[in-house]
Amino acid sequence: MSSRKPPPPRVEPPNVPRERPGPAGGRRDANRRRRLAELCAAAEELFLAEGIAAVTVDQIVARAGVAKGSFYRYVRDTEELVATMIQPLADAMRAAITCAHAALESADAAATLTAIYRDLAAQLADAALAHPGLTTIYLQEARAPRVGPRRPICALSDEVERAAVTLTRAARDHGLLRTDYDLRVSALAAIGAADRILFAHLSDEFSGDPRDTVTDLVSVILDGVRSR
Amino acid sequence: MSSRKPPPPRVEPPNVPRERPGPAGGRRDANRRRRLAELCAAAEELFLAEGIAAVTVDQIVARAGVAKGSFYRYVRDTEELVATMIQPLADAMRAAITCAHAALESADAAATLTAIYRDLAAQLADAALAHPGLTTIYLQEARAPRVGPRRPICALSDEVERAAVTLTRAARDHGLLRTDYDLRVSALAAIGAADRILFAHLSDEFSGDPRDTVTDLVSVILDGVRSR
DNA sequence: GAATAACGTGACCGCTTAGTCACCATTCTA
DNA sequence: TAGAATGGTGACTAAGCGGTCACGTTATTC
Repeated sequence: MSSRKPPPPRVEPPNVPRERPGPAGGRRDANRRRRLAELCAAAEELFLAEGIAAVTVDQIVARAGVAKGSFYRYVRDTEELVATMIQPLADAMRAAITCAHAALESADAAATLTAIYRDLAAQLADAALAHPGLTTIYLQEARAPRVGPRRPICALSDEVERAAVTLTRAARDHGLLRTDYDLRVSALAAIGAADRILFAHLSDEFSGDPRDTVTDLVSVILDGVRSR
Repeated sequence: MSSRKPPPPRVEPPNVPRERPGPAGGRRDANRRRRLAELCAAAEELFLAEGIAAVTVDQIVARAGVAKGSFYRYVRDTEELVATMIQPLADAMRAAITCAHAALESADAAATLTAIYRDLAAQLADAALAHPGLTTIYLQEARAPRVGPRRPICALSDEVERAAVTLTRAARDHGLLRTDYDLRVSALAAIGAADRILFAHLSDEFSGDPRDTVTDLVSVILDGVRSR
């Protein structure tokens, strides 16, 4: 992990009181967000070091410096904490994918498709760089069995992969991708390759700008796919 | 998971008594191997369903139908059980890589390199098909933090990736791979892509022969890499 | 064939874990 | 400004966990 430590993510509290939540920006609202951010930051450090399934609530609250009862005031359990903490990354990924779909709607040349894919890869790399810890956890756990506290990450991964397949199919339907190669294989293979390379950058196996690495990689794979 | 359920793997007991192990093929030897195979089979089922870190010794021995004290007679802890159970897959992967290196030594044409890589991919796919449960667990956990019971899987993944980079570098040194593309990026991206596709086959997201899918994928990536 | 190491066992031990709770403090609503 | 909802707490509860143990059985060694 690079030495740059980003600020705790701005997460949306999943459980806000119904009757007297206090005004937006009020003391209660601010305290609630701060506490939740502290819990998320503590959980992130521990999940990176040990893996989600091995981290206990006691470890999280000790690292965050809050009482155990507070943990359960803000989240139902560890799974809900995971769902909460990955929201910023999930939002950024969804934004990148939405952007790519929009660009595809108005694309009209095969060369433009390459640019769209490269831009998508760059935006996903930017999302990763904005949330290096979360992305590392995401990449570590995305293929886990879909049970327990890792489930929100697996669900996000499933969603991203479905979107990638949908995007690739739309490209073919627009006549921008002419290949006999299986669309799902190419979409999932590209994700698998990009994920591994991103993971290498985030764990300092590689140096340099990951944006460059993953956009070049996407071109390489697209060229290979087109040659079929 | 396909309905075909392979027999329990033949694993080598990690802890054999020193003084009176009994003769090879004797009652004790046979019982020891059978018990260990039962523990491995039970663990595999549970690891697939819940993930390694969430499975307890009590669950494993209950599923295997052996007493808890027996568990500790045959393995030190869950980590050693994981190391033991993945040996057949590890051996098969090492054999495939060794084969590819040997083939590379006597290769003399760029087209032969494609054949070597395809053959390697096919052999790794065969290894996966011979051990579908183990491979699925491997693919689920290979990027986990390198602590705790998942460590043997992470170590195997690191070894396989180093070997892939070494193989790619040897190909370039033999003049069989001419590209300006970063060798490590191409090696790890190919593994990342192949792993995702293999995972799709093993979890029945894809039908058809995974050998065909991954060998074609390797060609696609190699073609893309060479075009740089 | 007697002796010895290895095996099989499941209760047990000490500790850990998720989640709750009752009480006091704080914030905000009417 | 009084009252009510919300927050903060850490001891507590009930259950679970890793790992051990002492004893009887079995297999093998000399």
